[in-house]
Amino acid sequence: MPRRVDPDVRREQVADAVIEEIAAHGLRSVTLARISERTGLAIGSIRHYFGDTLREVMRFTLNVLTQRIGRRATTMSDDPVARITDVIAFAAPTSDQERREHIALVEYRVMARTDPEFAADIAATSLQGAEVVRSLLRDALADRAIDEEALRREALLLFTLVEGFSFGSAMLSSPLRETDVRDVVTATVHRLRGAYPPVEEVAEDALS
Amino acid sequence: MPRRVDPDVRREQVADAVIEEIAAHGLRSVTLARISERTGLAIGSIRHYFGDTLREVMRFTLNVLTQRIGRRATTMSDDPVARITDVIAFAAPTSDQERREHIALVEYRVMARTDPEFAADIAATSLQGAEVVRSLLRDALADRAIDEEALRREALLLFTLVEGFSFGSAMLSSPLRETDVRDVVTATVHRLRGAYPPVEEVAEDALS
DNA sequence: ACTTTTTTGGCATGGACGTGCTAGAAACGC
DNA sequence: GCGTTTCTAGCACGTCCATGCCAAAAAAGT
Repeated sequence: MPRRVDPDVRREQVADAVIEEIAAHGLRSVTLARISERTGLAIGSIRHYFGDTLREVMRFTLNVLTQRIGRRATTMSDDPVARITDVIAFAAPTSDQERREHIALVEYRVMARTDPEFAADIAATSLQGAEVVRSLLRDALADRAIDEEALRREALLLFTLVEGFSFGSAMLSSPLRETDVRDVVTATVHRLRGAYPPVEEVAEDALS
Repeated sequence: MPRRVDPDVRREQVADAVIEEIAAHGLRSVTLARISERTGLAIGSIRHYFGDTLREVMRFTLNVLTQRIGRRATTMSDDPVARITDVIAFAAPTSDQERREHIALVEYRVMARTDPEFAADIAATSLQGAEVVRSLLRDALADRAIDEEALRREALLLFTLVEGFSFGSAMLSSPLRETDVRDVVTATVHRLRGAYPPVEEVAEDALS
């Protein structure tokens, strides 16, 4: 038996095994036996770190996922339009590791629809995401005349793109092209901006 | 025992029970025992109609889903823009029955990601959907000058909206507002059209 | 040196479930 | 009326899995 292990490191190792299993075979296929195979740890050993139950393993793993993905989404450009594009591009990652994590999160979301205990965690994440999008959109339209109702609808558009790229990409066997995603989003946001007059023009119109 | 039953009707009854179970508790919760509870038929009786296996039940149900949803998506307006809006609005239905069916399809899609046998059926459906979107987009842009590459990208935008509304709506406990969905799509398509000059203007530009 | 904590490990049990297979009743066809 | 088909039904068994619980070895603390 080796010297002392950092329990957090061990838990993260187990979470990674769960993520890999989900990405490879779906969330339904996650069992202690399969985690054991992937980690090389015995079932009893795994259980030791998670209050003895598979459910705790699953909860911890969801927590790891949301934190990793949330952390990733905060490293962004200064330009508001570019930041929106970054956020949406994050929803359709291209690196293997990130893809696996995103796929796992989609699978968790589907499960959480019918499991109240996980639903709360997922809902909190969704609210955060929606708030980020809305906030970014406000920044991007700071120089435009737009009422709250229209802002809400435009936020829905962007959020739907996040959802669409997230789900669509997770369901594919290979990643979407990042340039495609960025081009689509950039064009959409520019057209969106173009639909609302700059604030200065509105003032000039009132004068004339 | 009643008189002769129409086997197709019986099978459809079972499929409906599966759909309800999926919508209520997720696809992972579908078992012969639960189908039995929902239909009032004994397990042996259910199996009789499906070659004895649950898997056949699941396959048949997927078939029912794709046919129902595909049939629904063909009753559309004449105006190409309105037709695109209709298709995308179908992805986020508001009636209880349609919602259940769409939710069930989303759950099947997630399962099919890691089950080759179902993947083929789902892939065929996705290809069809993408082709419908592309074709509608061509119609809507028939009077516009657009190259194939841009058309592909715009189709990706629309298809992503379909995916986004489909997944997003399925994950919610109550439906999106149809007017919101339609407003978002209509605005997006109009802006999209506005990004490409009419064919006549292009010809005039060439003359001058 | 002894006690406590940490880590690895796994037995035993019960539950859930799918499936191979069988049986009987009723409808139908000849 | 008899044989065939259809339909309803469920037993028995094997597989898979989570979980309550226990044990031993090694590290760490006193």
